[in-house]
Amino acid sequence: MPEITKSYEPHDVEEKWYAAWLAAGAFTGRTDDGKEPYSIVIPPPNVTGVLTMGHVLNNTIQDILARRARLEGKSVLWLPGTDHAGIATQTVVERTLKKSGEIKHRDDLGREAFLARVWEWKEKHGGIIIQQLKKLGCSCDWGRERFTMDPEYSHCVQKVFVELYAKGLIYRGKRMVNWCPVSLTALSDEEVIMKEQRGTLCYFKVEVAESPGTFLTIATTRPETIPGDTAVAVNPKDPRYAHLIGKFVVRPLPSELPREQKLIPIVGDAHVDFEFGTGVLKVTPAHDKADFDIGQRHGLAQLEVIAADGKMNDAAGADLRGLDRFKARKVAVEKLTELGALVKEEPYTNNVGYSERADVPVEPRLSEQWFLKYPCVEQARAAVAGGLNEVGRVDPNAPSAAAPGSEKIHFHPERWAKVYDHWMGNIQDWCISRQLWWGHRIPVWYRRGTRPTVEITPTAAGIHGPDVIRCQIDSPGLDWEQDPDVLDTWFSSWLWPFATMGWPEQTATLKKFYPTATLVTGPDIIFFWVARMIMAGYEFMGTLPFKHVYFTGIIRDQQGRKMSKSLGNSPDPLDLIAKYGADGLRFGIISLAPQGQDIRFQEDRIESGKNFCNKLWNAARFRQMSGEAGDNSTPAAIVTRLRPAQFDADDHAILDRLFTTTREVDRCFAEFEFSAAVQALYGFFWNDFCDWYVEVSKSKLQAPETKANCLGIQDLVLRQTLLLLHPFIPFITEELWSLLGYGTPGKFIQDAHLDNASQLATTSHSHGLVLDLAAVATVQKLKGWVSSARALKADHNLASRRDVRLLVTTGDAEWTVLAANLAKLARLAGAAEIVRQASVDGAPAAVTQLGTLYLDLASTVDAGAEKARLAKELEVLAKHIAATEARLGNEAFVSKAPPAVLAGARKQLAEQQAKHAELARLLKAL
RNA sequence: GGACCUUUAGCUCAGUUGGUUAGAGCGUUUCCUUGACAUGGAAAAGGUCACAGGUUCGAGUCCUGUAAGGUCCA
Repeated sequence: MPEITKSYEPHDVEEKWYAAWLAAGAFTGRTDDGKEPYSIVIPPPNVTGVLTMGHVLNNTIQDILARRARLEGKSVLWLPGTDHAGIATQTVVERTLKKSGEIKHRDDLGREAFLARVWEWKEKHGGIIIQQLKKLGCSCDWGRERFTMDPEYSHCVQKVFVELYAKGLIYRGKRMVNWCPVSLTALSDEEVIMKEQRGTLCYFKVEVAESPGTFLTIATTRPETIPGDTAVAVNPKDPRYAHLIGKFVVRPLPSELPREQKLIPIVGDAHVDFEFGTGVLKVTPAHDKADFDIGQRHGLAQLEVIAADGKMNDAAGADLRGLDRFKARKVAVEKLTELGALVKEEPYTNNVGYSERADVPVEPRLSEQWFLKYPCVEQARAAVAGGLNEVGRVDPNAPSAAAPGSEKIHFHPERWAKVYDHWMGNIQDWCISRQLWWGHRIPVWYRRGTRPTVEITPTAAGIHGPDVIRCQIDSPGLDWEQDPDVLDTWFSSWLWPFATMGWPEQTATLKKFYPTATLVTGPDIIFFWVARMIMAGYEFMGTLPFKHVYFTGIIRDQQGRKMSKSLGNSPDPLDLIAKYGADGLRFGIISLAPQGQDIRFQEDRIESGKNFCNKLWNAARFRQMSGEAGDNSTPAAIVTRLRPAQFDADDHAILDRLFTTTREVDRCFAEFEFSAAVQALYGFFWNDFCDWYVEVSKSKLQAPETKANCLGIQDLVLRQTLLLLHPFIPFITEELWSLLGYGTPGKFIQDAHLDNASQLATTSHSHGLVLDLAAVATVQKLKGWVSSARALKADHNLASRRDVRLLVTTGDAEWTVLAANLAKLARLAGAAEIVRQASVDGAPAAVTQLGTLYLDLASTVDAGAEKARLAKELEVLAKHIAATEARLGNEAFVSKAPPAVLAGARKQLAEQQAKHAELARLLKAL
């Protein structure tokens, strides 16, 4: 067996084991092994993206779940893949081609040539993020990797469109949509980010046509749209204006138009807010969603004044024509001033929708788009546990074998269920068409030259007849042309959990691994993706797509800002891996990511992950140097080697802590508390095992009669700890598993079984190992004694070297405990010897639960400083005693507190008083 | 306007059904290369748990309100 080196060097170890895992097919999801399935589908990253800290967190958690499931003996499939990310990818490629001067617009290449370039780009950059995930150690089944533009996947998308169309859920119509003037495409509501914006509220007046000299004042943030106004609206209950309803006003712009062409009606609409501005609303049905709705209610004309690219069109008039919409806003104000129509301007802050990708204000615009009425809304809404619509709470005691199809999806943290429920309750039809080329083209065909511009619903299509319009995957023939639009990217990703598994074929993969166990994603895509996947799951598979959804926090920088490329505040995960190792990065990021909260990134936590790996490495090294390995193949084999009758308190205590830590980690997995699991393992391994048990081992290993037990206990602890840690830090645990010979040659650590707390206890009991729980308390006292001795030495400026004589005055029972551990205590406290005496005078002393201990320095001690030290300690103790006495003196406390609490308080008081008496005696003796 | 989250040590955060003297990592101070580890060991300093009420024998924890910061939806 090779010797373990002095420090852990991750690079070669990671390369070696990842290659070995791949070569052995260790990550392949098996459909034929008869084991319980456990599956996860990756949230597919943008195919041309690079790894971010968000990906690191998200995928580390998925890997943790997958690897733990393997250790629990499940058949695991973690299915990876990438997303074509329509608008993002197309924008990047288009920008690059423009920058290089090759094209001015994608039309210069044409659809097919342009798409060829996008595919070229994808081939070149598409593998990067996958390679990065491998560096991180992700145990995905790469043989099943999918891309949303794979031919089979495309087929699924189109099949789904055709089916939903046939069901009457898809229609085309001219609607008010969110239009991105940069990307020149429609966006869904979810792709619009509301941002607060400081602007100006412009007040202008219009004359009432029937009453010359009577003016209405209107407030607007968008004066450039005045030429598109086709009415003004007031609330019919507003006494200021109600009498004017039915009359007309004269719109001020365009100024060159004759008055009679600018007469627009005053309509009464209950949606007008009395309070906003002057209570008079200008109505621009072609450029505002709310105005569009008013227009529909009153049959108003829709007058477009802004073109697709955000520039004013001819209808906007001579003054504004051709100007960008923001420039036009300024010019419109100038024009109103000239006309004497401007009343005033005041600063105003409002919310403006921005395009998520292009980061420019979206322009509400009428255009012809395809929409989907969501399927299975009610079913999907009811499926999530904890939603507001749920009748009462789920009774945890109720039998879980509920009716088929009634199984719940659990969100972690649960509060996201409310957000989900709220969105599902106010769901709007989904605008699924995009005026892009990169994506799944809409499978609707028009007979050449007859593309209908009216509404298309399945019924209307029936009217037009199959001779004019058809919805089908393949072209009906040469004289048919396909709708030029592509589908929203999310219209492909909502099928991800089953389309990646071979659907619509009933493949072995789909049969075994659908539905998936857990989805791990960010709450920012709860509407984009999670909700839609749930609806698709019910619609196409008849059941939920996953049972649990774990929402990660968002990774922020030290200032609390989101990490982003443009801010440059995101470290490159590959740099971090190079610096701290993949395991260090994984351990670090998990340790600072509590459930449900955003994370402020701190590189020093990653460093501490690396340091933990080194600690683990060296503890294993110590074990290897301490003695030959025995049979470590199973926990039972190790327990069989032990002689529990010869155990001392430390042996019992460390195994007790191993068991309770195992139980704590079990609990953490059940409750998705990964950072708590990591903290429990860190504390156990570093403090209980390394700082104490390994240190006491150094004495035990010197004595032949304790050596074998000690080594066996170290093996039991290390073996179980490696298994518990493996999901978090797979590389180093695999390496140590191999170096310490805990596995079967030719097998990986994942082939071993991780015993949970009760399995471990059962194994131990059946082999005669019963832990003495009183030993834990004894070890606590010993630790306290050692700490007191060390502190006493430090107080007197003594180095922690082993050159001090410690004296002890104590009772027989306490001395028995000390005497049984003298060699260990001397080593830990740094004492040349520990001697019991009847009494000690004038030496620096500390009171412990195992008696009073003294430094043998009576002759050199500074009595004044010593008195001050003891007096200070007495003062603190007196306060505690007073508090405890007050509690016990309270009749209500004594009569109402539980007996255990009461007994605890009495015991505490007795101990405090005894300590106080001893300290007082020491002080007096000085 | 509605909903949700956060507020605990210098910094970043734990603190599970209310119960002894509120914890960790990093940072700070002092000491130590002793045969697993200086990526380490030992000791120490540092907190009126945002604020105000309430419930309770007992509140960092439960309830109400206030303030500040953040997120989502309209």
